[in-house]
This record gives sequence, structure tokens and C-alpha cells, in this order.
Amino acid sequence: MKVRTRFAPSPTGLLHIGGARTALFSWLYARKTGGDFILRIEDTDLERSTQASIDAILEAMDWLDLAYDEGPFYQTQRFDRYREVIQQLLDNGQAYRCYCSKEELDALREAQMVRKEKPRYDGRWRDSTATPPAGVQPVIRFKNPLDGVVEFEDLVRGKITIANAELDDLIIARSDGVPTYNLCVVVDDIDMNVTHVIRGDDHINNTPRQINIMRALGAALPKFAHVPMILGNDGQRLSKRHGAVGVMQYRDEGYLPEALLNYLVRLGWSHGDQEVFSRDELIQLFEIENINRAPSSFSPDKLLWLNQHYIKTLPAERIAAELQWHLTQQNLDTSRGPALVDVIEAQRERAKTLVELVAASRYFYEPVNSYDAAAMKKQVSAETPHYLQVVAEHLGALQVWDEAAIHEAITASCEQLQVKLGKVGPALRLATTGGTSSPALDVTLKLLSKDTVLQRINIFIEFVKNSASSA
RNA sequence: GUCCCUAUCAUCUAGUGGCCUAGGAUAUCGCCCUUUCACGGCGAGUACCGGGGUUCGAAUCCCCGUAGGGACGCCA
Repeated sequence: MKVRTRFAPSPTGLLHIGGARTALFSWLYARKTGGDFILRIEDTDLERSTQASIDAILEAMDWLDLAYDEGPFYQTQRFDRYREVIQQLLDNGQAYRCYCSKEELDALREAQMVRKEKPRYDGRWRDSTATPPAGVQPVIRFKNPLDGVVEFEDLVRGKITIANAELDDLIIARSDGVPTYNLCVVVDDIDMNVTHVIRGDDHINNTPRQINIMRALGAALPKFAHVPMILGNDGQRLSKRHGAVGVMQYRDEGYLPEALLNYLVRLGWSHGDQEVFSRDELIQLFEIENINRAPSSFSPDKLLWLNQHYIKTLPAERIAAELQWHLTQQNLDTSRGPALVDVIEAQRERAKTLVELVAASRYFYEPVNSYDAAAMKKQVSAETPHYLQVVAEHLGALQVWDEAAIHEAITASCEQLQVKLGKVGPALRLATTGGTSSPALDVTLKLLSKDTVLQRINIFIEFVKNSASSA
């Protein structure tokens, strides 16, 4: 049978790290097995679902390049189908109407807590022949088996057993008739022929209930794989109100989707000692059974390392494409100046994020309008204008503007001046970039172009002279 | 509170009874490379939660503690 997996987020917020990883695992498994990956939006919570969240989820899936073969399906568009199933359950005596008020249920729960019992519905309307109270819109509850156990083989945990006595008769339709999560999931997973349910382990407790409903409907059971939660740095579960940030925020902060995906897949999954995986490798190597059982905590440092790794190793064209968004954000116009891919090649080893990469590359595209104060103090002396004048002369005389020639010119300048490069280099860097860090001087100057370099040297010489006379 | 799940360096992990005086990666620290910033290379320290079993032998299997996470909604 063809493998079919699904990712089923609820649109009540951003797609965060945990959700993205679950989506990744589901996607990988489908790809690996040549199956289908389905996206389903679980928007039955009419109160909290928003279009903005739907858009955010879609945008994140797109940015991560986790393409789905089917969907997005929306549960709100399948209400007729759910009602049909609910009616069937009602007709078969597998579900019943419950007329309890919320207050009544709260009181029940409270009393149970006091008695140190697990709070659950006591089934008072399950077989009731009492006359329903007037004016109360009932909810519909599923008749969960009273005894026995539900046992299933979880693909990552192994055998999980829960006694039916622990379960209560869950609500499958609200009093306004809107079906609830557990019912919708079951109907959808059946209708969509989902073979592998891969989801967060916060759903382990729902699984036996869902299995019972599936059995009541006479459906075949899918396989379940519950992946552990991701914890924050403090060991607490990562959630919307607890340190979880949306996937798109990582884009904003300058991470590459390649890095984020690679980081995420290694959080809870491993293939021996391997740390870096291409997409194709992942598809080839991914196995559900290699997913860890323990929750893991998110480590920004390692993500950063992977991001830098990908910045260093991906084709410059790929980086350039991803960089476009940041260039716009940071208002840097690269239409004039060196080719972006050349700057990327020169800079890629000294940026951990794309944000840094852009920030560190401004001087290639914008005039230098200030100089690092500490460096001015440390690297600039009374002789500096003269030194740079000589350098400018050598550079100005060059017929060919390439790295070797530039290197020659600088060396020759030092020889003529009888000084070490240490007297000239830092000042030259300061003059041309405004700061103390850049790629090798010859590379930097080459990219900057001869005209720009000579111009900047002149401006700098004037600046030094002026500040010396005014001091 | 009740039920479910989990437990190897600071963090992510390898390990499926002998190959483990526990390996890799990140982070940290040191050295080298480099007259910038980085990259890179080499090296160091740091872990099997505790206690009982089973076994000739246990990080690996079992039990009990302990700790952490999850669930217990007319949320998903």
C-alpha cells in the first residue's frame, strides 16, 4: 500500500520549530517511500483560527520547501461529512447526546480532583432515559468502551497501552454542532487514506480515543509515530507562550532554510555520527525507527554553526537568491558595485547569518562615511597620510586591476617606504572599508574597483589631515 | 492528584549484552596557521540519574526510586 502521511497544523498561530520538524519528518517519510504528503489545516476551532495563521503556515512551508502532494485541505469545508459520520455513530448507538452544562462539568471535575481522581466525564447521560432538560442544546459524546485496554505499536515508542477505564466519553460535536478535533482527525485520516500518522507526542493520550472511534467506524488503523517534544533552553516545552518562535523569524534573522532543516532533523533523529545532510541524503537515510524517544532541547549555537556551514558551502548563486530579501530589508542597493556573487565568495567565511553578511558588505555598495574610532587611534599616525599617498601612487599606476597586481603594488609601497605591512595595511583597510575587518586586502580592493579605492584613499587622507589640524 | 511517556558530556547525539579505560558534533579552553576579521588544522576537559536485580559479563535487559515532559477542554 502506498504510504500517505499528513501534516495537520491548527491555524491558531505561527508555524514554529516543533511543528516544522513534525512536518519535515512526515515529508521525509513520504518522499523516502515514494508516498504522498498531505497538508491539512485543522481549523475547527472557529474562535481561534485565523486566516493570518493559515497564511503564515503556508508561507513557512513554502520557505522551507516542504511541498505537499495534496491539500491544503480545510476541515471547515468538510463539516457535512463529519455530521454524516456523527449521525451514523448516533444511529448505531455508538454516540449519544449529553445535556450537561459547563458548570455541571466543572463541578464534577473539581470534585474528582479533590478526591485525587483523574478528572473525567462520568457518563451520566450515556444510558440515561431521563427527559432532556428543556432549552439545552446537547453535545454529542462518543461511547468509549468501558473496559479492556487499547494497545498500539508506536513506531518510535514501541508498545503503548492504556486502559479504557482511563478514558471518558469524549465530546465529538459541540452544542452548536461543530465537530471537535478527535472526531475530525479520525474521519479525515480515514477518508484521506493516511497510512502513517506522524505527530508530536502530546497526542499520545489522544491516540487510544481515536483508535476507539476508528474501530467503531470499522476502519483500518494507520500506524502511529509520536515524536518527542522540543524543549527550550530552560528544559521547558517550547510553545507559543514559551520561547517558541515562528519559522519565518529564522528567515528574518538570516538563517537559510537548508540550515534550519538540517538542524531540525538532527534534533531527535540521527544517522550514526553524521551531522550534515543534503536533502537527497535525508530522503535516502531517514528512518522513523531512528527517531529518539527522549525530548531534546533547542540549541541556538548549533543552528548558528550549521547556518555558517551552509553559507560557506552552498553555491553563491543560491546564497544570492536568499539574500535578496535581506538586501531589501536592510536597504542595500547592489545594482552598482561588484557582482553580488563575488562579494558572497569573498565574505562567506566570516558570516554566521545572512543579516551579518549584508551588514558586513555595505562598504562594497555604499560610500564609507565614518571610520572605526578605536582603529583610528590605534592604526593611524602622523605618517599615515604619506604612506597612503605612496600606496595610492602605486595602485594608480596599475594597468591591470587584479589581486596579484594589487598585492604587488602594496608590497612595493612598503618596500619603498621601508616599513612593514603592519604600518600600511590596517590604515588602507580603514580608508577603504571604514573598519578593521574585511576579506584580504587585495581581494577587497579588487572588488571595490580602482576608481573607488583611489577615491576613498584620498578622502581618508583629507580626513586624517583635517582631524590632525583641528586636534 | 490520576494516567501516559522519557532519562549517555553544558547541548544534540552514537551505542540494540562483550569491539566502551563510552565515539562524533556544537559550545568552551589551549596551541598552530594568519601582520585585519574570519576560515582551517591539532589538542584538552566534561557524561552512562540513584539503588537493587538478571548474567561469566551491563550504558545496553528487569524492578523500585528520583527527575523531567505530556495528557486529563464544548483547544488542537
